[in-house]
Amino acid sequence: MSDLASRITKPDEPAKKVDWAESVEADENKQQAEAEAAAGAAEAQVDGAVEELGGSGLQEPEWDVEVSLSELQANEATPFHSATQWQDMGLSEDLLKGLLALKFLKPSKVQGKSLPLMLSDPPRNMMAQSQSGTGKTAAFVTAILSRVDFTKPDQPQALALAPSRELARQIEGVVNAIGRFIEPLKVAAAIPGALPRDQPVRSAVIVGTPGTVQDVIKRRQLDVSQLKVLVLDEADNMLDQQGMGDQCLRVKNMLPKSVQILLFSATFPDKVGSYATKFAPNAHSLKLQRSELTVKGISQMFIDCADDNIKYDVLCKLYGLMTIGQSVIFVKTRESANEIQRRMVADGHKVSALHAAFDGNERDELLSKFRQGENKVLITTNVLARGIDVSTVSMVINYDIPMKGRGDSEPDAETYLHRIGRTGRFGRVGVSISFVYDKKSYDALLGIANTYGIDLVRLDTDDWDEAEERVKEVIKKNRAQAAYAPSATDNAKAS
DNA sequence: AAAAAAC
Repeated sequence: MSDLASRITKPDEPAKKVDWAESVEADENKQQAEAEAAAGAAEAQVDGAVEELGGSGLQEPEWDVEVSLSELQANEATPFHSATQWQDMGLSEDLLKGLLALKFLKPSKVQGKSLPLMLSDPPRNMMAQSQSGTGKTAAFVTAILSRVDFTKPDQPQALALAPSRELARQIEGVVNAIGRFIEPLKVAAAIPGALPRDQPVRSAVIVGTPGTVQDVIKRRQLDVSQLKVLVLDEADNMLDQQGMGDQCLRVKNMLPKSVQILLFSATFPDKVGSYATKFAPNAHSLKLQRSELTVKGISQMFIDCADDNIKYDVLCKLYGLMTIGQSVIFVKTRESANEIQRRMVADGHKVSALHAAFDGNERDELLSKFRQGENKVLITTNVLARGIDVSTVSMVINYDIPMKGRGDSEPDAETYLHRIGRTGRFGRVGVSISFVYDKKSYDALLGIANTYGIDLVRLDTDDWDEAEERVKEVIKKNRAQAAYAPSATDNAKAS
């Protein structure tokens, strides 16, 4: 055991914690063997996918679908089954063509389960939970494009809200990608600085952030009288956040009472459950068990950095691995994002930083450069923790473990899950490495691991060869699988 | 106390 490892089990620490650390170490050999076996299995799976072409390659758990008794008794026409083909969903030919052109040959599980529910008549609210990178955006975008009447292309009919500018822009791109064959399709981004002032919005679909959307409705720039659908992406975050929860509610209250409300997220913590139920009453609900939330393709690891000063050195040692694919480094504050970026650049590394202190155009440009692979390493805050889809991201680093509550008293398990979900998208694999550097961060990571039943692999700062080998392994698997895992966002950027 | 989100 290295010096660093001995720090992790110092005697004043609770027994439970020691058990965890030791069991992780004891499992190392076993896990290595299993990893090798899994690598073989993954390759076989890829081969299978080649033959089957059309399977998404996703291994998703069974759903816990809540269906009321009266609905079960209704009749068979009520689509409480999972559709297995796009052709079963009554989509327009243009929409079908758009999906197939994106290589979305068959619906993923969340798409197959949620779309028949969202498109049922009369419309009913929906609360849908599915792991990161399983195609939630394409699911609600398809629902939106299916509900909109394109004989009235200037009339606002569907509104999607997201918690960050970047995510709103990304959804806008997916609407354009899936709706590529719909003519005329008009989409507007209601985010700061993107709409001409005092001009009416003449688009059937609007994607935006809550503050700007509230503003344009109040100014009567956006006519919501014919709005049919309201989507909250990252709904738990939108409703939980003080400020944003209010804004979302105010927006909803300005819309017609008949509007169909669709809530999507990978996480719906109990805390927001009752508020979400009030926000979208009588909703169809797709839920996951807590233990089903982890994405199997993401290898989750941690490094004991011993203390805060060593974190930066460890980060620089990982730089070579970060640039094999692309990487996102999450830190707590904007200021530390700036500072670490400056330092790494001074030390000869190419790293960019993105957070909400930059102005809108700069933010758009930074993310666009990252999507195009011009920048391989991006250091950021929680602004990019949720929803952002860059298929080539193979590594996520939690430089700071996400915390929440007064005085950062609690681990933020939801944010952890969303952050690592920036890799391993749609059947791909990825790596996450979390930095532990004191008792508090150690306890926090332990808490998160226990919450989801995660097996974390410990990387030794004395053995970088092993770290390198593990990371290269997953990236190799990723390449093999990449061709069979489509991405609407990749396509959006290309067009 | 921080991140995000409005003018």
